[in-house]
Amino acid sequence: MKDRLEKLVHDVVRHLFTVQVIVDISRPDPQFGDAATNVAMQLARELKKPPREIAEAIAAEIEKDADIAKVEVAGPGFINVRFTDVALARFLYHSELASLERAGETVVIETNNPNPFKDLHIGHAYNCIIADTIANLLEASGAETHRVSYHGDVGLHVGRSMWAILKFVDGDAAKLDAIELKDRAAFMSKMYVEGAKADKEDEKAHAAIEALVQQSFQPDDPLFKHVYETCKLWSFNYLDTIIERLGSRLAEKRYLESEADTLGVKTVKNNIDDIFTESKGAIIFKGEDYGLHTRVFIASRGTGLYEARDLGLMQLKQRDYNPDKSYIITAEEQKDYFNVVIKAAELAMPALKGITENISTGTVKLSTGKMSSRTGEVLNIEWLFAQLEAAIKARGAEPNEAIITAALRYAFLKVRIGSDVIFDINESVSVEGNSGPYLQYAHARACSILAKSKKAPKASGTMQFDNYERALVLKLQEYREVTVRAMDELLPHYICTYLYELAQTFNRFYEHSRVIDDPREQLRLALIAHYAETLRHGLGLLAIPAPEYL
RNA sequence: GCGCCCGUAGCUCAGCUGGAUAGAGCGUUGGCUUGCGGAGCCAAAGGCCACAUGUUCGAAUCAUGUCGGGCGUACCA
Repeated sequence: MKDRLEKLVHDVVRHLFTVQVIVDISRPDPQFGDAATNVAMQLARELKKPPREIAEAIAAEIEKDADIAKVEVAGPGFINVRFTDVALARFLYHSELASLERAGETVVIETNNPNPFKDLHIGHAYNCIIADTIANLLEASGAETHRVSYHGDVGLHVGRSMWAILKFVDGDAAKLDAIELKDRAAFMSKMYVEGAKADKEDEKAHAAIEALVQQSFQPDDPLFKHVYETCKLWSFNYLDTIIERLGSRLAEKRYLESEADTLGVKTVKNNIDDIFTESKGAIIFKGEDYGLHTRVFIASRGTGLYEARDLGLMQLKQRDYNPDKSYIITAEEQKDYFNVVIKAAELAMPALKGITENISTGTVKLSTGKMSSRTGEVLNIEWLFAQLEAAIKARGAEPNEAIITAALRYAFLKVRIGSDVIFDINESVSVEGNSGPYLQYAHARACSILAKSKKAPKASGTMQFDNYERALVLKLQEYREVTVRAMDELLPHYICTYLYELAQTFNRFYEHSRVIDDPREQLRLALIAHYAETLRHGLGLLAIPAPEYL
């Protein structure tokens, strides 16, 4: 509908004034009409005519179109358009929910990157949900989308954990078998804390941990290797269960820092003097030459750092997928870091220029003062799930996975990516207001009406809409452009905002419109069916479950 | 110091590719209700869109500066 009007106005302007314009069609306040354009004001200067005069001329022409019921010139020169009901009704049949702007592209996206051996916190959940949803948007826009993950399986944190675990095992790896599945995450978390504490406080332990860090790169001790592999697997299995609880999809491939390291270090070493330089025993990239920070890629002790590993990872992705774009979603404090790495990569591997893109997010904070202000407090993910369950119980409902997923995902996704999320647990599970559970309810209610009616939805082409029906149809029509925008900018919050507005529009309609046993039953059922389908599709993009019954 | 991000209603946020009286939710106050899922609907109160200057027919939106907050800035990831 919008596309059609855009083209119509464009053609009319070209015909009347022999100039080209970029036509912008906006959705004005309903009192003005269904669509509006400001082309007359844009053209006023160029044509040296009063904007209203131009608007009148354009209005007179487009009014002839069969789909347009009324055209008005208003204010300084806006052209307000009202479509015919017949044209709007046609939309109910011919709506396309999918869009394929990225057809033919191949993209890779890191959808979850927690390190094994450590526990998961709220920030991991946030990153995982944002990345998963961006992946959905990429996929929905037609891209061949590969979800991958990347994990730190070597380094200091591994040394710390392994020190404590090996101490626990005390030479007998069978001791690990006694730890039940449900206790493993807590066990691992405890071991890390213990190792980290010893590393800082105990000289002897510190030295031992140093050795274990080296071991993590080149495991040659059989006991170390066995325990390491066992616990790493525990971590990944646990991670998978959490990802599923978050409603996200698992990655199809897991990359490890150990494999990226070798390749990355080699790349850096091959480019010493032209791109990288030696300084104080380390190998660095002088980002300052490009207005960026200077960063160390290979430490003076000779081991590759995160920077070098990322260069390796880029090549692994290239080898496996040969993507057009590769997305990495991180918290904003890594933004400058990635600018440096991406610049270095571009110089060292010119073929990869423009492929990797870092999308940076804000951080999650709890709204309840006590918890959020406690500095250094890590909000464990199990704790978070427990809080959500408790909050649902507190409002007198029975918690289930669908509601928990909806509450969490929606709370994270409704805020524009980049700004911080102040997470209010009670608000997120509330069924009143702008929340995931509210939209689930809205969907279930629509399904319930459809199920209850004995008639079939049917929108007749000649039907006239009443005001509430019309407002709903108009809002439904907006869905396509909203999703296109969300996919284009990779910003899921547009969808959240829209779905909530849609539900509000529906409620207004429903409040005033009897459906069952009304003469307009079939038409209204058609609107409701369309509404339910739109909600389901939109929630689907956000990976929020939309059950028919709650 | 330098760089990046942010500052919209009491709180949490949309709006930012410049357009008509700046919108939601929560909270507050008042109304609607024998009805299809009222978890709703209607209404009121609440804003110098941090401040200043500039560009423009037109600025919350763009530019510059100021103030306030966050983050980054060589061997963590």
